[in-house]
Amino acid sequence: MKATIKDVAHEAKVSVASVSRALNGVGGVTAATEKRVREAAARLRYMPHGAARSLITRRTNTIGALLPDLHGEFFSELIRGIDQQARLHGLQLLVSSSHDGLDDAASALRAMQGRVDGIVILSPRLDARFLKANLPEDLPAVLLNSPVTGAQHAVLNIDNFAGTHAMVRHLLGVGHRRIAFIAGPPDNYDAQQREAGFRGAMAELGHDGSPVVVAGDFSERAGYEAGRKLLKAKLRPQAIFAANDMMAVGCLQALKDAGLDVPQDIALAGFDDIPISRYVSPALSTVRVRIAELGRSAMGLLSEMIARPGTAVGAVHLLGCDIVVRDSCGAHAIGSVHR
Amino acid sequence: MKATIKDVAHEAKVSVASVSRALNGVGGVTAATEKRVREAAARLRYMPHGAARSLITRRTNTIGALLPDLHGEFFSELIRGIDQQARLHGLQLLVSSSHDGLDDAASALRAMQGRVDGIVILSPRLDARFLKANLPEDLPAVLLNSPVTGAQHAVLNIDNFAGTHAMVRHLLGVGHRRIAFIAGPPDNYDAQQREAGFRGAMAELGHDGSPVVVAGDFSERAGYEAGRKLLKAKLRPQAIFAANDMMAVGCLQALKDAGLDVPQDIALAGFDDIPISRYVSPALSTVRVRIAELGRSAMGLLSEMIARPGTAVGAVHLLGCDIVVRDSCGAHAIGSVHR
DNA sequence: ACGCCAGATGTAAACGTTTACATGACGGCT
DNA sequence: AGCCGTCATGTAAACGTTTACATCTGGCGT
Repeated sequence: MKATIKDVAHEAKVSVASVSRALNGVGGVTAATEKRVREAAARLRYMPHGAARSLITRRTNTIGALLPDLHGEFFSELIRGIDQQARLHGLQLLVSSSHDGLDDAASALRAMQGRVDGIVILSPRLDARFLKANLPEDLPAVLLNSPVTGAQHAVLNIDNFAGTHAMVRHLLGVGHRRIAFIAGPPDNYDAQQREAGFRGAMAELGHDGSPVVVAGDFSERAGYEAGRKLLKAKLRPQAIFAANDMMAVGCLQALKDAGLDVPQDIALAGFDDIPISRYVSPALSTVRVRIAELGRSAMGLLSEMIARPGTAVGAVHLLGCDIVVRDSCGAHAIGSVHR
Repeated sequence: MKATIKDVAHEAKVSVASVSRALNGVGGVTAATEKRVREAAARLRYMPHGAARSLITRRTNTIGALLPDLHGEFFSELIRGIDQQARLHGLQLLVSSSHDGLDDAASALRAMQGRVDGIVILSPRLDARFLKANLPEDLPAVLLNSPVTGAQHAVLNIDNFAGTHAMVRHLLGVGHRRIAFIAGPPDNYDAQQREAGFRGAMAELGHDGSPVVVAGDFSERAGYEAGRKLLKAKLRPQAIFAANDMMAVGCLQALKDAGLDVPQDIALAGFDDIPISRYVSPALSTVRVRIAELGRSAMGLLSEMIARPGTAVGAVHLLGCDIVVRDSCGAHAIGSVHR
């Protein structure tokens, strides 16, 4: 059996109250007794029972993270950012990932009840109705990349518009005119924004009123297929902008398989800046999303909400992103070398 | 204020005991009252308080994961595997990553006290003494890639010996004789095993009694430096085997920068099979470690220990790994093409 | 008609903490 | 000398559940 505070009290010959005071350093206790208590606790290997403590203090020092079935770098970077910031505030992290359906998410949410002080939700598929039904309204929550908007929760999104605009501007600046776009899954909020951003930028900056857009789903395979499809067009695009890096990588393979040289024959760009982008050849130009930063910011917002409940944070916050120019977009053919 | 079980009891006009029974489906309650209770609970948006529940049931349905400051794919795959299996058992996951020092780890461990039913620890630096001091002995624990061995906890390791042996055998089989090794950080258990495995395999299978081994630290940069160093030797190795993929990638760059062709002039192999390995050119031959599988197995072991406390699981379990042959080791120069 | 049994329901204790409040001791001030 | 304030310490209530046990109800067998 594990030692409880009572055992320590008995061992140190004081009351449980004094043990609590001594161990929590709240004062109101003699240096001598504090020492006695600490020694007794050490001797018994006493560790306070977290659940019991949170029950009475109504603080768990834990925040929850509700994530969809994510693979790879995005997931780990996000967790990393959240966890870093959480650690800074002395908070732990209760993760629930890989939930696909709404039921999954709902039950994960209930299971977190009473175990977390706040929650970070990344779920492009959850709508306002679901949240209203399953999220206790007094639980601080930060929504990531979510279309939901309401004063209820804070929302933190990637600035997809700024990113696509910057990349389109760059591609045009390098001299490409006919730019094609490979879109992401239609039900994904980021994908929607990136496509809209691309169309907007082309309408605004380009001379092409209705640019070519082919469908995709963020997968490498979809990128490959899209690449083949684009090559079959009568008027081959001068540049291809994929809605994420994975598709750009797939597309790159398609272009190579067709015997084309990138960026000589055709330019290519992606979005996300996953690590792989740096290692394909030619290295992929892309829009950098600082994912860990996204996690950190979310966590920062959340701890703010926890510290000062009732503060309105309903605004939608945007996390900027910048473009990183490597070899695949042809900029270096005319300029400096940059690795 | 959040609704408690008392509120539901009042709303449904029954006692708290009946509410508990109705909601937990343990029987001993009329269908009619169960319905009344469920409706009352739904009306009040009642969700049971996790901490209160675990306090009395002595079950948290949560397992902890204590991880070092890990980047990238390894981290996310591991969590993924653990979480998948945990979900299968209806368990949640309390993550504490990015802790560097021993103090960090110790305080993370205390914070988990009373919040988890078991724990998975990946920490090549923690020794038996630390564990004895900071881990409650009746808390089921699974150690990953740990040199610690004891009946106290289960240990699950990657079979680094089998992996290095297989790769050395393969390289020799392709015809390479002078094989050099880039080692990992000396204080890392996996690194130690891989180096020992390499030396053992060379002594056993090769004709070279004392093969060249240069130092490294698992980083891309260290791989680059090691590559340069190896090229300066009077007798250039025919193949280089890096203790992990990241160093292999760095080394590849060094070889390219020196104007060498891989695998024509020199062969290269890594260890881990991180996603990047497939995307560099030439694609990297490597030893595949099924990381998600590692997480799943650990979690499986753990839930076994939780379900049947007292069962001895002190044995060291090994997770096998197989080699994946791509272009960088020169096998394809003499055989079929394989992507 | 009586008692009994099964099953539904309620009462209250227990889990391990924190903390408001009561108690008691001691020292300094007038 | 008496009083009061300060401060260490103890007692007990509270947090929100689950569950052993007591109580009550109704139906059934004799």
